[in-house]
Amino acid sequence: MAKPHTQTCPIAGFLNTFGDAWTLLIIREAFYGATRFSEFQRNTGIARNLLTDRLTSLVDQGLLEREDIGEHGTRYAYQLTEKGRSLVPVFVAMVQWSNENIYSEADAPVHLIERKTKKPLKPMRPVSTRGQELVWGDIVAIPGPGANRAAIARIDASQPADNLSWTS
Amino acid sequence: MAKPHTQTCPIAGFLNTFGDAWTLLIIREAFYGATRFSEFQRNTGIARNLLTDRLTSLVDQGLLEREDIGEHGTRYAYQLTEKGRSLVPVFVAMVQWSNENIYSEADAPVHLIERKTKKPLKPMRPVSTRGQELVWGDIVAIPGPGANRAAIARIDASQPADNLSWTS
DNA sequence: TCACCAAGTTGCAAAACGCAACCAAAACAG
DNA sequence: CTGTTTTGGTTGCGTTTTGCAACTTGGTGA
Repeated sequence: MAKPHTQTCPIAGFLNTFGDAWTLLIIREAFYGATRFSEFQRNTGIARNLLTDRLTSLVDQGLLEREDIGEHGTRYAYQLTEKGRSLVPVFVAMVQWSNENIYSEADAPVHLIERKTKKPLKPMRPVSTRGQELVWGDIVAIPGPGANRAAIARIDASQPADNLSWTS
Repeated sequence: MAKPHTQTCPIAGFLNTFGDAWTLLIIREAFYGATRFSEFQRNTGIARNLLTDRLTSLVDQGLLEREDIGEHGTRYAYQLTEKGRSLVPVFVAMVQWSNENIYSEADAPVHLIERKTKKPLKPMRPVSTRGQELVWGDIVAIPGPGANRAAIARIDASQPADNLSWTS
């Protein structure tokens, strides 16, 4: 990015890693099983120099692992780490949102199904501890332990938290 | 973006709208309650010309609505549409991922809690129709009705679907 | 030996970004 | 009723990032 976000904020933090046109497409390929430089390149259409940058950055951040599989020749395998695999909920939520909002009713290009039953996944929705589905109105953002003055100001400015304090 | 993605893919489609450093920060502000140009500008730190671009684009795409509230003076309110509010699952999934993976254990800058009980939300995970939590290995991507030849090739290339067909 | 492949690197033009300055319409202050 | 603010922009311009093609390096296979 031109200038990384400095705000203490989960979304800003997320964007510092994924806020560009290609990184999540590389993650998609990794989920779909791609491991090789040329595979990522072919399947996404990204320019080679950018792919080099992004792969390096993803490895540096611990989302991918680069393994030398070149007993014979120049060959590397890029694999999702546990941290990388933990993006599944975000990935699925994005796919479902796009299927519901970009493509018309039954025109989704890709469906995610349960391997065992071959049925589509349930649409992901935020739920309470007791499993109750929640809409945005049921949810409040409150400053957490790591919030600095700026973050607290930003959050409270728009969501006057009436004596809410975070309890684990 | 320099060149929008042309792949028929939910992630590529998502990135065509949100694959930049600022758009999701604007959506964050909208969720937190911001409505005014200057409010978005102050709370995100985005440059004014870029904010103009992004707001116009979000309105064009039906994610925000611009209402003229200028009975007196130049005043507009940007509000999330229903389509915009439907980003909640993606938004929550991102916040939870960042809280779990960027910040150390109890250092999250923001927590999302249920308004009524003041308890944190349950971590969002993909689940089967029967409510079973799934990891990536339990999930398969298959071409949907809207997949073109390229999309099918891309998906099948890495995930040899053994006679999987999509059933609603 | 010669062609080929994987995984990059390099150079360069075009696009996007970031910043500060400017602008217009309406309200507000004195 | 004149000068100053406020809001919501637009314009210019230098810096960064993209996108694309060409080149490189190490190893393989025929």
